[in-house]
Amino acid sequence: MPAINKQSRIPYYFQLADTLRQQIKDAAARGRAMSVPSENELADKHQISRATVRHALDILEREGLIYKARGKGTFIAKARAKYELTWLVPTTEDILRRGWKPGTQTISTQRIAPVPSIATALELGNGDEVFEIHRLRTADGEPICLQWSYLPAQLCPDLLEQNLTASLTQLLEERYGLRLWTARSILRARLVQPAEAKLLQIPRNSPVIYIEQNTFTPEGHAVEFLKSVWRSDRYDFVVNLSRSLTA
Amino acid sequence: MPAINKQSRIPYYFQLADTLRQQIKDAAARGRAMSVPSENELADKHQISRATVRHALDILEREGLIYKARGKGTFIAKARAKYELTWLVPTTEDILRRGWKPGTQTISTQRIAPVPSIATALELGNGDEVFEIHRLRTADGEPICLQWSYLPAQLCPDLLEQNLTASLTQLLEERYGLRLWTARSILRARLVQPAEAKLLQIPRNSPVIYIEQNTFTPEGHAVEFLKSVWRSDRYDFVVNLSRSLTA
DNA sequence: AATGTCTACATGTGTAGACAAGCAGACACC
DNA sequence: GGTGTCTGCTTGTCTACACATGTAGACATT
Repeated sequence: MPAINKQSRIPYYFQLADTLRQQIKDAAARGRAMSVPSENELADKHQISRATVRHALDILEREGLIYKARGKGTFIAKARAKYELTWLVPTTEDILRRGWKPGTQTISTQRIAPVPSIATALELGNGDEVFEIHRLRTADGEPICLQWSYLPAQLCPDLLEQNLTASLTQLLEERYGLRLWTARSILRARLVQPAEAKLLQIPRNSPVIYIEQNTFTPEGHAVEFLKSVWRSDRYDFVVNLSRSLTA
Repeated sequence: MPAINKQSRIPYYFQLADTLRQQIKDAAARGRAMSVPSENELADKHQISRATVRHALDILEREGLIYKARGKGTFIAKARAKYELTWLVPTTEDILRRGWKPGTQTISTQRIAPVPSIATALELGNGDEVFEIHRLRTADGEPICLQWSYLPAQLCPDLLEQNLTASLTQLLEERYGLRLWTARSILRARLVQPAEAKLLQIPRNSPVIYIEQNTFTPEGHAVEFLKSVWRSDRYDFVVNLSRSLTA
């Protein structure tokens, strides 16, 4: 069974990466040890060039699934949380991955002139307005976090007429062509405020995680400014880190 | 002035990436707009093949410095905190990058039998012992965080006889050949404990960030388990996120 | 027993060239 | 004016090959 379909318009390197990814996943599920064939073996086996094989392996290495050792070969990294990477993950999807049922309750929406700090964060000029969307996110019915999203009104007209209880990320991409590509988050601990405590259904003076996040398109334009307050008794933040590849 | 030194044993693609990185940084500092020449131009100019140019540009793209548009060209991403990436950064280095003077105060060290959770995290068997290193880290003389490091005694004999006020990461790499390659952190907010508050010089009941971090070698072996408690009034956590490349 | 050398094989780096596919501007045509 | 089409640029994918460099084992030498 040739894993590479040469008729497909999907690039060979992508097909190969996908095939190997699946094999690694399956092997891990069965508890079997599986090694990665050498680059030449893979090239011979699938009748593609070694450069193409290396392209596929590059991708898997970046994902942390494999590692290479010069002179020795390519090996499967020990099974970790490899499939939960440090990528930009929409809240809805993140809750789903943790095996919970996501829910959303819209608390308020309005079109306003932004305060200076938010105008700066969104690179807006005088007179530009923003939508503020204040929502409560739940997992299995239990409150998880409060979010305040700020989006330039110009970029997404009619946003407030849309269904805001579904994934905002998906809505922005599909209706407005806004691809959320990179983000920069600042994170700190603080005490919950009384009004927040009530909505989150936690005691007063509970510690919470407070996050401010700027999100950008591939071209580097600011799309969203997001403030959020997270319960810390129910929700841990997991970060996977790696050494710089260029160091 | 040819940017590529063909006599050097440093790979061309690495030299080119470094040159471009510097040019982008300089241009940003001067507030100038600078575009990236086409791949063929770069290949001609430096007398190297297009494949090598692409290798260099790949690296810069992964770092978020540039982005490519098929049919149009390669462009510089808007200036962000591009140089503070989401990599695994040792505490000492992180404090330096923020422009502070790092300091370390060793509170206690001991060789102990680990509690089960730590033994599991470090993949230890019965009878294996660990070093516990409890330190207070400071920036510009002010307490920043408390750390408890746990390391398998087998991997780094004589560790407690070394100078522990310098960078532990550097010590592990240079003396014991242990390369800290990937890490998985779990992060939550909690209230500071009285003893911790005293050491950190913050009020009782202050919220703090609590982190547990597992660190691994490239082969996926556990090297270090680190618990830490961070002041949240002085230290923000910054995370840069990006979309998966394969999505 | 320790050391050096050779060999086979692995990944790392680099070349030259080919064709595909997306974009934008010029241009002719209706 | 509006619409296609052509052309020349860009990046994307892929091949076939060459040589460098690191690893490990077999083997001979000391």
